[in-house]
Amino acid sequence: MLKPFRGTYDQLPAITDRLDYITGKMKHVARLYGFGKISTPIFEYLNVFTHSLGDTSDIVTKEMFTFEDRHGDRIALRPEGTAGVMRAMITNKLTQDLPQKLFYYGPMFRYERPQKGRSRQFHQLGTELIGDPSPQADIEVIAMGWDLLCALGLKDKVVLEINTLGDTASRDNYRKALVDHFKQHVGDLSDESQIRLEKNPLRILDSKSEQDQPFIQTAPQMKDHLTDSARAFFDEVLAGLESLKIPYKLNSRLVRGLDYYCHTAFEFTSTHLGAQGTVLAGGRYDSLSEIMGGPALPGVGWAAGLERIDLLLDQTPEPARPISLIPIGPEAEKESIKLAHILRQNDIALNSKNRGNLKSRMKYANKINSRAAILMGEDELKNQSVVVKDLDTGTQETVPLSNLTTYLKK
RNA sequence: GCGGGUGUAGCUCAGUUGGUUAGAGCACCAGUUUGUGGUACUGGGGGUCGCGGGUUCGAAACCCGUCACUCGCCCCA
Repeated sequence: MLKPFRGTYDQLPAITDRLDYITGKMKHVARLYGFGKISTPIFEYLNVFTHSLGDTSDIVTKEMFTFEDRHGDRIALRPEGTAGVMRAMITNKLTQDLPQKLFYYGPMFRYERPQKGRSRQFHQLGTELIGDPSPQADIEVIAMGWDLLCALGLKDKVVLEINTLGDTASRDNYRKALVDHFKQHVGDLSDESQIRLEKNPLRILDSKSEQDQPFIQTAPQMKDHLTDSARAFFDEVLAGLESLKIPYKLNSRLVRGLDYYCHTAFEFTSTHLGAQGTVLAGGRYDSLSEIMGGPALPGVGWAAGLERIDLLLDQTPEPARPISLIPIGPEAEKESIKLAHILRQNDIALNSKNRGNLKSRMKYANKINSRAAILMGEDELKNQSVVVKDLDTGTQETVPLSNLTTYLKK
């Protein structure tokens, strides 16, 4: 049995229709916000990701598909979208033309164990607002995510959780306080959290281990270590969300796995996705450009998992119903090819079976959910007309060929 | 990478303590109607029982391995 590589899957028409529906909504919402689409390559030099995501993140240390090309250059399939977009910003000197408002969608790759809502080739759509340091940018970007989820009818299935990671000074202070706190209990922490303490102490805060909970409860809070300006920034973001009536939940344990985040961190989560709660997540990343060797350049954005969104959709709209053309007899058969072409050139969707008797062609018309069947036989040919049968009501009418396009468009 | 569950037709599943050519419903194709679909009736095609070993006179069933899916951990969109 031929099978696709583990964690990958074929997108058959039924699925592409659903995913196109989602990206279609994204395009619409992005246009309302003045965001343009960018497409970057699905692979990059490895260091585009290792530099930007941080050497300790799981994505870099164990989840990337990497290979060497014929010249020995180290390549990686992209595990996320932001690093590539930022690289393109720098490459194309878009840093001279700010702000840049961009969105993208496409495949991403992570070498993980597949699960519900988690595969090795998956698809994300995301946005980046680069070059705007103001809290208004954060508000705009979060509002766009909210509007997308609303447009998809997911308003009641998601919850917005939000936190601040502060600026560099705040984060350094806080990290120090956290490490001091957890070091006192290091022997009692879960194995995983003992490793986190070395690599990324903030992540201990969202540990699910029961063993860690008592120490997380008593851990110092970010809000007590924020600088005044970081505090003011976050307050303004929250006030903006309130003025837009976007409901949110403060979550002081919400942190980011990737090094480049600062200030606002947010996630739209759902309880319908099994172990994977996150549908759409992002935050501010003011240091990313510099980490990658570019100029100082603030940015804020998010990414959403297409497959995860799809899991939340109850139904997607039915595609437009076609019309079927059914010739009867060899003469009509020849004529029908021409007629079909004319109708399609006149923007009428036509889909029919090319062989079989009348009955089997009618069955096909029914199967593909045609709204009408056009019957064309000897008599009709003689009279330059066709019979149009409405497949919902079963009624039929003789229509002259000269009126056919107009009749079908009514 | 770690632990649990599952794997029989395109789909949902039967298959009795191991015992003839492995079944059903739905779906598909054709006919009942040589110019009329959806309902009904009749017939037909379709299965390396995930894969590989082992036990046995005999394995879809029992044992081992492996792969895939799935639930959780980890991580993340």
